[in-house]
Amino acid sequence: MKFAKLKNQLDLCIDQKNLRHSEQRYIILKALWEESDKHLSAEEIYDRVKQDEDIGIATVYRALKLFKSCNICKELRFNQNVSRYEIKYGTEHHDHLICVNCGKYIEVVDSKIEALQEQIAENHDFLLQNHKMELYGLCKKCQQEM
Amino acid sequence: MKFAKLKNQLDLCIDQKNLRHSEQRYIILKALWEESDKHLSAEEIYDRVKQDEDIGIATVYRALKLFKSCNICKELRFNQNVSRYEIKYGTEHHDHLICVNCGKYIEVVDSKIEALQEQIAENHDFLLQNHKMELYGLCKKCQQEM
DNA sequence: GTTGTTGCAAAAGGTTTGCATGTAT
DNA sequence: ATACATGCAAACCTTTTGCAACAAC
Repeated sequence: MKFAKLKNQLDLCIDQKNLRHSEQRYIILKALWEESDKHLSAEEIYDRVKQDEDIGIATVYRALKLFKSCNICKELRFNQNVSRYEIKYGTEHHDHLICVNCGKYIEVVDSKIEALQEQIAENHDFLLQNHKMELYGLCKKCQQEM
Repeated sequence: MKFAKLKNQLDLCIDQKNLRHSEQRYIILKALWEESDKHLSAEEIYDRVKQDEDIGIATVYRALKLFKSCNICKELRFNQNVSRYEIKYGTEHHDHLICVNCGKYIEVVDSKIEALQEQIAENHDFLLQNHKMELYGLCKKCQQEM
């Protein structure tokens, strides 16, 4: 997804709520977008953006809260300590392989699993509407570092 | 599950680790067990146990950490703020079929799915630690009522 | 000019830890 | 007697909030 499209989404939302278009929000959104293959935490976003600009951690949290309310990003909790954030791209993507250490994630699509899920629901007379599957573990890099 | 069985599980684990059998641990375990249809937080457990006995919140946290390491309970995070704990009965139960209307849930264990999950992790050089699969839909009863 | 936004520092809220005391073995 | 376990309070860590200065409209 192009950043311009994401920015546009944010601008729309800001207009709708009658808020102001601030440079900081764009910077924070861009950081999230640039590292969208990871799930950055607020702290990690802060570390990225404070280098170039003078942005406080409070602003990062406030921007993330705004993005959530705009449905631009989503808050996740893999381990007990830190919230991580991901950009919500258009459609839902249900299946993830997630590194519990660095937050890296890989989307997984496996038709055999999808079929089995359907089967399981059917066996219990459930009408399946949606699903979520998350596999937690250590990615290769984090395994080596430990 | 009878409390005696749970207590026994704890005793075994305590022996294995060469720790001491303390009354506080049993009291905390019992509180968790008595409210096992809820997911209590550390604070809620503390509120329950401090009435009868003089137990500190630190002891509750320490006991919960022990229980986790004994595989007797599991830490969950539904909302962003508080950890909640549930007793792990016997086998692992990661997979749920959840009715989006009435909240009913069924535990699902499917070895074919488990095997596929392992396979997927392996394909991506992940060391799998845990997983969560939730299938959302309408249960039979809610389908009929609609 | 008005009102939302920011950075800072202080506070909040949940969890952990240091320490002297207590207790199971 | 020797660790381990405890309660208390302080520390810790992430997140939120109050406030005066600032910036967008």
